[in-house]
Amino acid sequence: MFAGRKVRLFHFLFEMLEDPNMAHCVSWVPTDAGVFRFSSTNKDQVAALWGQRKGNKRPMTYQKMSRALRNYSRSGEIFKVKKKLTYQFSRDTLMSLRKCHRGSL
DNA sequence: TAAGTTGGGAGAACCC
DNA sequence: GGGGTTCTCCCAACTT
Repeated sequence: MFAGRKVRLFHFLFEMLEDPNMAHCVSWVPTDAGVFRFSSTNKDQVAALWGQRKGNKRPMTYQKMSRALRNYSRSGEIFKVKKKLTYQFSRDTLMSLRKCHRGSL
């Protein structure tokens, strides 16, 4: 899935969310559609994986990854939820991600 | 107080 | 090479 070169951060995050093996790092919030939350202890693992995916020289951290996440708030793709380590995909972003995800299966 | 989390600005990398 | 977009990095403030 998303096996291209120009993988964007929210593509990668969606992959993590759809992977049951990554549920201990990041998972959907069952009570809110499109809302997901990072594990307080494993959030850096997700970031490290993202850094590897991009082939970064320096190790990625949650701090830096959340900075990129904040950029999505400006473009309206992902919004920050007023809870710790919690973000929300916009309806539109979620729809295109799901379409892309199903199409790549 | 310390640790963890969030936010801003500037610069680098990539694509047209 | 220029312009626009996305991502990375460092620093400071806020919350628990």
